[in-house]
Amino acid sequence: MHRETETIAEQIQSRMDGLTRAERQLAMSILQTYPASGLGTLTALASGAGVSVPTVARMVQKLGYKTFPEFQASLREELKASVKTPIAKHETWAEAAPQEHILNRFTDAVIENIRLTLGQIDPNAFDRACALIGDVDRPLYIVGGRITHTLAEYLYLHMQVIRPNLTHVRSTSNTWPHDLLNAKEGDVFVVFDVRRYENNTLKLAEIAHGRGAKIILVTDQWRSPVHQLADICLTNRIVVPSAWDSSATIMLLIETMISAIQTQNWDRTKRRIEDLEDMFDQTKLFRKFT
Amino acid sequence: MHRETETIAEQIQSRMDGLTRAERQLAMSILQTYPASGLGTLTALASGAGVSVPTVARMVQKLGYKTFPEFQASLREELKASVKTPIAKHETWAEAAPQEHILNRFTDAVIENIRLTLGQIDPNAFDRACALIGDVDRPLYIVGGRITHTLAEYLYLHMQVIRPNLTHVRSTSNTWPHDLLNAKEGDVFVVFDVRRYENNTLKLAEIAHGRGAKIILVTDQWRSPVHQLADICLTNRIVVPSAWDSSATIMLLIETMISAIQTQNWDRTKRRIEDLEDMFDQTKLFRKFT
DNA sequence: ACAATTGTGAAAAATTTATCACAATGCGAC
DNA sequence: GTCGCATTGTGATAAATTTTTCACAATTGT
Repeated sequence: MHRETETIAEQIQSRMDGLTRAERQLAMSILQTYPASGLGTLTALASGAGVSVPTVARMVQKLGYKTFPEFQASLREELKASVKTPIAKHETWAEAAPQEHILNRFTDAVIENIRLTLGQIDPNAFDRACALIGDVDRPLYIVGGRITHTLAEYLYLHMQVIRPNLTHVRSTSNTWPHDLLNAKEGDVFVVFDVRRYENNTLKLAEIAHGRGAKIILVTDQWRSPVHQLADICLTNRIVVPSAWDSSATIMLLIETMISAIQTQNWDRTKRRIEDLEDMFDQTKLFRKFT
Repeated sequence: MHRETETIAEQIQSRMDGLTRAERQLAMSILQTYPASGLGTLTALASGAGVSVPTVARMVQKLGYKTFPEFQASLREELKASVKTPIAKHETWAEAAPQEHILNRFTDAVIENIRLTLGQIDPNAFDRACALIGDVDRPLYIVGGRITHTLAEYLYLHMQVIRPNLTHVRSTSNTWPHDLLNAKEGDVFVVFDVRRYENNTLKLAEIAHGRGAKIILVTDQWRSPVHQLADICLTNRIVVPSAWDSSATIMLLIETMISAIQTQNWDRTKRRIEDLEDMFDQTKLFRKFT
């Protein structure tokens, strides 16, 4: 029994950065339906991942296994170790609608995205990101692109209540260089960039990086080129039955971060919320309870 | 040979009585560490169960599989399906983090919100809403408030690709009356209003309603006062362990609508996407490939 | 244009599977 | 006890499949 604590999935994930394109493709495929996909034949795994047979063979050896069957044996050991209970049936989400209704199909996809995203996120990276974003001594810049600026703004609006000294930058606006005038070493940039990755966002990140700022990147599974500059990279699954990608998982991640940061700095946050309420009362922006 | 409902384990158990000594021994061994033990080699399974190779081969055929690999393939399919059942199996979402970590607690809450929201949504109302929003003959107004304008804009940006003749209105801007100058009977308003409900949004909805426009309201479980004016009301669960409410469910709903509408009008949408791609190419806004 | 990566097609090696005839075993009936 | 019968194991072997490894071509990124 070689590996006491680390599962093969974790082992693959931790090596993900050092992998090349085809290897990463293969890794993704293995993790996608783990561990079932790894328990078929080598050939099936290769074609399922869309890579060649030698690529699989090479990868398996890179992972430290002498042969593919040996690799499979490890997978089976892991599977054996996990105490398995009978499988509950899949439930329909909108029970009033048939399984094939888009409401159910789309929700299925999003839940699956959430599962995969959370499954591969590093809690330490997440915690570090929250600590950086919640650090009032570091000016905060939140950057989004053509679509993602809506997500960026969502984060911005909430962070605005939690802490001072932050800026919402739209990389699609040609005025963003002005926003970076004061950016300096140690500042924190939260950058949203999902496909199709935007040139402006990359350039902005390069400048920020050049000035020594910390970059936290929120991207998709194919990872924006910004990730090479990023200190922390949070990747999301975004594939759904639609012509566009889904931001629901990213929204979940953003809100979880807000929740975590607000808890870190609860005293200050609470005071600021109270002040805000007072001002709202005076402006009569909201209705009094109904 | 596909069994829709019965797992192989159940199938074996139901046959247990009619089995002979060696077969029962084998069956027990398979069920003992199911399904891992069945995914090794035939020989290993035989010796692990303490029976001979031909016994295993005979048994597999008795179960209705032509070959042993075929039997294994079925086991793998089952395994694959069990991993895809997220609710049942996953006690924790981010397995690398403890159950009490905010990543897991928050995700639990959001999944529960999704379940409740989808459970009470009326698919017909949803379909009618999609039909109205996708109807190009009806000018479309998308309205959001202080926070929700980010969601409104997200919907707006995607609808913009699908159809012409739409407007994004921010009820917090004091210029919104200008946007309503042309609003007339039969126009469609999608109004986002979650607590705390905003006076401006209500006033805006009242004016739109007074002019005979259709109002589709996206709100929370306590329902914005706008619901009295709304033709269709889509309510979401939004409670999470945070000082703020969650928009993740609303995001899911929006994206599902986009997907449904895009499918309704696929021909036109496809053309518009292609045109858009051309223009992007010319402006070099996005990176080529990867 | 170069270097690194990846794919192709093939063939050899290794393993696994399927099946055979026959021997051994167990078990109930007489 | 032993006969008859069904079940199971043995050991061997052929067939089928899978794995491993080539050399070289194609592709990709720099």
